[in-house]
Amino acid sequence: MTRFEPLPFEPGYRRVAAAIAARILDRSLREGDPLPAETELAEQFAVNRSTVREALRELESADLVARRRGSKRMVITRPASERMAGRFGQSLALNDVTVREVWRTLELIEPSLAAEAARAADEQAITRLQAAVDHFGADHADAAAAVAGVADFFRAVAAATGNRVVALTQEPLLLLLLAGLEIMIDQAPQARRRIATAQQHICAAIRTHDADTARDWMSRHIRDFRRGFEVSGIDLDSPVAAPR
Amino acid sequence: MTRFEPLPFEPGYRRVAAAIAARILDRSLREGDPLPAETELAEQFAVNRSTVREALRELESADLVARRRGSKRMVITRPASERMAGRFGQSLALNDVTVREVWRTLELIEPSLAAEAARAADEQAITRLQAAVDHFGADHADAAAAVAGVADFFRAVAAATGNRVVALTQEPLLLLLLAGLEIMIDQAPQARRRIATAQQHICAAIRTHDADTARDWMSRHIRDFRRGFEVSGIDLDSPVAAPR
DNA sequence: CAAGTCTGATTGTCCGACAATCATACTATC
DNA sequence: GATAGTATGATTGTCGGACAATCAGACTTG
Repeated sequence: MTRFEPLPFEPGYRRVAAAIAARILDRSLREGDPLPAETELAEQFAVNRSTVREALRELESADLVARRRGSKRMVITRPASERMAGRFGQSLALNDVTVREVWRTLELIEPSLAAEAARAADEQAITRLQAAVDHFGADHADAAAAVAGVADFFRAVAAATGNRVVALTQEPLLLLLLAGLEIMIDQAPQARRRIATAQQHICAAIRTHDADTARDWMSRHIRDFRRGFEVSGIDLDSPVAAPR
Repeated sequence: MTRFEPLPFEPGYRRVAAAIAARILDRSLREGDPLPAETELAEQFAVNRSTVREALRELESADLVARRRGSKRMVITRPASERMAGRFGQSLALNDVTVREVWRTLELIEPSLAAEAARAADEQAITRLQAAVDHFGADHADAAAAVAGVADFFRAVAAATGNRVVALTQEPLLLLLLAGLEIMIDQAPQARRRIATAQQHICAAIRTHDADTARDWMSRHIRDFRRGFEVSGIDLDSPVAAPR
């Protein structure tokens, strides 16, 4: 028996959005370029302004266009990867990804990442990294501040690779880890000290461009997080909390 | 001098969208739940239907609501992480990330990932992996088909880890790599054969749960991609093409 | 029970409207 | 000449109403 595909029907607002998005993605519309006014877009596409507006909301949500603060004109923007990383993390959480999966993924990639940082770190990156370590060393009463400190450290390590893709790939995982960490860090009393120790070793290894040591200590560091989770009674197979 | 923050002003369509999104993120609206009709939402929020529609387009674009095919009613959905991964990759590309950065990141994480696959792969995963390898082995005249085959292979490896986070973390990188690969694979005539060989070795190592060999061959495999890029005259420091 | 018919609800799109705000040019003031 | 005030037109956010196309469900008929 012959099977037929369902007839594709795209409503106008989506076709308009797709048409504009295509022009942005192929870069014939570039960042900062102002978008024509809604009435003019409506004329050009030969649709009603309402339809154009719905399309614009779609693009706005995809972060392909935005309005300068306190301005009316929309301009083309390149979607901030940090924001997309956040959304990506959020979607992972909503799909009931478990703490174990996140943790295990970090265990797989972070050591390589630390090793790369040791190879590539320049003076400035090391300074930033050291600052993050020092800042964490000063003890934080506040769990939220401590968690932010952990995030800072990981971001500084990733930044030391000089590779934006590395840093951004890590970002969603970090967001998911941190949500659980905020619970854990107060339950496991030695957590702060153990984290600080690991950070110092990793930082020292990166400073001396000792990739292997950086890898080892990062490996240990991540493994330690699992212990922390277990000690504080978090079920590794429970879904992670959605960030923010 | 005292500084003032700009007065926050949120248009109605955004506040409506945020209100609905919040109910989805805290899971008081759950997947599959039907959304009230537009007119009813307009009544409840005490705004015009046009305003509601703009809010819906925003949610639709964030993949928090969707329409069942051939149906009118909107239902709550959990954002498909695959789609978010695509958006994430897109945003990386629009931020002028270079081929080198993507490639280097893959070089850092894929070997660990292959090793994990070798540890965790079950019978079913191996079957799927073998199928991907066999399918690629049958030569593809079409560059697009060959590229799809490469993607299939990497996805099968990631799936073999049994860890969704691993698979999804890899996804944006894969999309960015593939865009360049489609150019490369026709320029470098031995590319197909070299890829096939590497796939076979990796697959065999995973099948025998030989993590070290899997890691090594994957490492070689990724390094080979760089050679392919160089041979085919792609500048590693040029920005990657935006996927799709 | 399957196929046809009817009816109301809902969506996609359009039109027209208006207040609030923004961009800009022009004018007055010191 | 720089600054503050004023006038003008363009643009956005929101509203109300409208209508054809389609969907969901009830009802009828064979």
